[in-house]
Amino acid sequence: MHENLLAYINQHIASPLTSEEEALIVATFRPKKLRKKQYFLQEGDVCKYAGFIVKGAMRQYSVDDKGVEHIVHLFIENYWANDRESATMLTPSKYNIDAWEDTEMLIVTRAEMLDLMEKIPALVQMTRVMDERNAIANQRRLSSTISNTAEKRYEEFATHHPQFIQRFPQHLIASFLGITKETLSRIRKQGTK
Amino acid sequence: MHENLLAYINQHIASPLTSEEEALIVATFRPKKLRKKQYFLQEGDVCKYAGFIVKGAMRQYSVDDKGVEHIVHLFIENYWANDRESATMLTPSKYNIDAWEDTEMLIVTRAEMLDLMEKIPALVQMTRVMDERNAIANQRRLSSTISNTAEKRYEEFATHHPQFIQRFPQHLIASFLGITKETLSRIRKQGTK
DNA sequence: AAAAACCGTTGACATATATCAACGGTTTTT
DNA sequence: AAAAACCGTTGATATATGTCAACGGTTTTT
Repeated sequence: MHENLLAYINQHIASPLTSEEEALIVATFRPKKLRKKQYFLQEGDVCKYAGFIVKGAMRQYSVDDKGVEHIVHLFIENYWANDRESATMLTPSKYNIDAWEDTEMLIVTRAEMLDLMEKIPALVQMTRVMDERNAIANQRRLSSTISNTAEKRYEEFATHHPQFIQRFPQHLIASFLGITKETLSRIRKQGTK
Repeated sequence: MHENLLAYINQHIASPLTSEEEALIVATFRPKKLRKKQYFLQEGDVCKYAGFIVKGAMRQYSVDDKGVEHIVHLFIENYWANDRESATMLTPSKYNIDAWEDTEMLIVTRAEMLDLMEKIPALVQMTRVMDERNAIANQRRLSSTISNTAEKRYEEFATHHPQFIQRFPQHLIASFLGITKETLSRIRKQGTK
């Protein structure tokens, strides 16, 4: 169960974890299983955990006045699910995170993670690498959203993230791209001609 | 000149810098003046410097096939200008960063910054705080772009960032929001009625 | 002082995307 | 096995936003 997490961490740091460090990580991250549709975080709650996805698929979304869901993130294996704003500032989250498939996670509280980072310097490094990648990915997505048409955005997404296309239904992809399912359907139809 | 930077750093860390640390920082960050319209980073170049803005205003933007500029960031005093993707991966940047007003910066190379971070742990902490805030701000912007109409996006921006409204012309704000200047003009007109 | 560039606004019109409703084919729940 | 929920598609229409062109008032450059 924890092997995926350890492998993930080792891939993101310079020199591998010692076995003591690995033991400490295994002892700290707790397994958590979610059934399909089960909430990991619900709007209004403070985000207490960061969760590493070992197996499964999840989504993060807000719900507007009209009850429409807006997908802000999609997660699969080897992704981290949490709401940083809520977790950092201890404010109620504006988002829901739930399981799209039955999912197995490894979770820690923020305090536990900070504690681990003090004891294992490599985790600080890993966090920095992750933040960096995350910042880059967000920048790209933002830039794409501002500059491109829906069609280009879909093409870009489909080429860079084919796993998501296979894993999630079209209406979620559409929402993630900021368009309706009907528009995405028409874009795809047109694209194949 | 460097006081603003030192004050900025001290505001973002737990215990203040020692005078040796301050001296090291002052010795490393070099002043750089840019005249209005002068490039700090030009598309196709690798981003070599991170720059802290002491005085002035800048913008970061891409230019599409049709020659249209898309503003991805606006900067004023106490902001950091750089293209992380290019600086981290050493790839040619897709963006331009230039001075909108005459600007005074303090710049360092990535290597110098990493070196400083090794010698001054507080800077690691500062970077983490900055990354965190940056991630939160990006998340909000992304969420807003996906979920809201242009009108709501403008309202949100205007209430959260009044300094920018005063400092930059409307057509730049419009581009930053991902709409045309004409649309923003009409939104504003309508909003005042 | 004149010329040029810049800026915000407005009108007419074009286009992209959303909305609403309906359908048939799946898959899931009962 | 039947019922319900889910999913993608299509058509008709509405709405938001973009495009193009022009204008007058600034500010900047010559």
